[in-house]
Amino acid sequence: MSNEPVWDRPEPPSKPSPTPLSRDLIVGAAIRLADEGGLDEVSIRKVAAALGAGPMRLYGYVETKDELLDLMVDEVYGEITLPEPGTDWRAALTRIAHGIRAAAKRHPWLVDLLGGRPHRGPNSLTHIEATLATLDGRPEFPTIDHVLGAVGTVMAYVHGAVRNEIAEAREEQASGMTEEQWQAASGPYMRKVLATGRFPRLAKVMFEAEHTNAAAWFDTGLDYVLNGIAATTRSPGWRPGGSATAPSAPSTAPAGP
Amino acid sequence: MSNEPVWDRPEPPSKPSPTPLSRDLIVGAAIRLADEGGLDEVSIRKVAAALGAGPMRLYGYVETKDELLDLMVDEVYGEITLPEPGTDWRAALTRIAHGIRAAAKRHPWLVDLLGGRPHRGPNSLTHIEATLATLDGRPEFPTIDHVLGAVGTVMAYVHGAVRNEIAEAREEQASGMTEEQWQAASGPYMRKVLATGRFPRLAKVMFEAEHTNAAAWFDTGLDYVLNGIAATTRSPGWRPGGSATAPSAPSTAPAGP
DNA sequence: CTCATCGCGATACAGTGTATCGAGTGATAC
DNA sequence: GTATCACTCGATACACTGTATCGCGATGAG
Repeated sequence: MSNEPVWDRPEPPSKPSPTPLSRDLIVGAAIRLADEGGLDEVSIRKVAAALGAGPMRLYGYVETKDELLDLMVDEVYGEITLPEPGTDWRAALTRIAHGIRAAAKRHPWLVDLLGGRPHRGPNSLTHIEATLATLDGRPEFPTIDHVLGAVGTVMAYVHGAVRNEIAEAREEQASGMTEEQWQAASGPYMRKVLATGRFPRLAKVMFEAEHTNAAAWFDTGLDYVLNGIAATTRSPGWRPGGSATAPSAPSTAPAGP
Repeated sequence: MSNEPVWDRPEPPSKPSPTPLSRDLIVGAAIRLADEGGLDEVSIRKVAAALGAGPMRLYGYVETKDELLDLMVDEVYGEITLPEPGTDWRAALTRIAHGIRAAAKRHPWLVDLLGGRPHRGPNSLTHIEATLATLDGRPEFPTIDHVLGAVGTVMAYVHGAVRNEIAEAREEQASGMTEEQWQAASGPYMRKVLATGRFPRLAKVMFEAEHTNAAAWFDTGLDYVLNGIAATTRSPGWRPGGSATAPSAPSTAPAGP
């Protein structure tokens, strides 16, 4: 039965490459895959293959795929350099916002995960702790509610703006490589829609508006938000968390950042 | 070979229920499923089954699953009532923001889709056209760039805020039914983390901050943003899209809403 | 009545996350 | 040196997913 010479049989898989694995290695490989091919390049099988391991091996280091995604997000949070304490709060928040935007440009898949679920990894917690710290203790933000309101608002804006920006950039490079005009890339559909004349402002946006500098648009919105915070906190006696502009369905869900 | 009586054989599936299908019926069924069980209850097979049809039948009405998701989003945009023209711009934007938030509370899956890709359905387009219209022509917004900057900022905030709020509400009701304290719901992990003392502001947020009224927090942030827009546009000679607070990586991607 | 058309869904395929479990390895005990 | 144990790994399996293909069967036309 074993007449065949040993060298003809495939090497027993006893130890093909028992690379010592680790959570960090796994997360790193997953991030690399996601950076190259988007989030759906991140599957347990593909990450494992990228590490020369069987799929099931990963489950020794990671409970579930969602946990792996959480770890990826936390890793990216760790990349974001935080402003040193003592910086002017506007400058500090601006730096943080730019840091998040830059991270999302480096890792476009981040926007699919940002805000999708609460981030509680160590880097995420340090990040938000530092963000809160940039406002805490300043006279403009006397209570933690003031701090939370401002930080939550800026973060909400940043998340939404970055997500929109990345989504459009993605679609732009998906349909028609580097077409500079939105309508050209979007094909005849938008042209037909606009031709109906029922969307005059949309038409204006596409034909007249400035479409070249996403970073500047981001900063414009960020300035709006920061100006609003500065202006509002300047009003004496103002308190956050209780001033509803219009009645809205009450809810018991907390709205932390 | 055919000795068995006919009534013992299952009825030939000639015409079990050839319900006349339509895109609207499909989208409606998909929305119902998503409302009840979240987005991953929406699969081609399940939607088809809910309509008493075979899976492949749907592909006569819908090109791909992503298109179905787009149609769902557009349908929800159609539910959002728009302010009548002529309303004060702050009130109008506030109503629109509340409309989106209310829609997201009715259809929590919406936040997983909002901003994930550009929305170009008819309802989405009328929605944004109307939103632009609330600002277009006002003296505070002399150019379409001013309009776009303000609308884009408000939308970015709304998307981000709603997404964060829904994500937290989801997780709250997932882990520990109706636990009123974040830290209690999140189990011993957060308690341990906070016990290290390295996150004093986070601890303050969880122990001292107001956690009861998500709607009020949403309005607080919205007021920040609207105040910022009002304050900024009041400055003479200010122009949007070009004022970068700090240098940032330039980009060629447009940043429309 | 016959033929053609076409809508429908059964089947198939490649992929997913993950539970189970058997094999084989290393370390440990004598 | 040998025997045993524990444990790690990955092959296999299962229930799903989105979607391409294709053959059946009913329906409409002549």
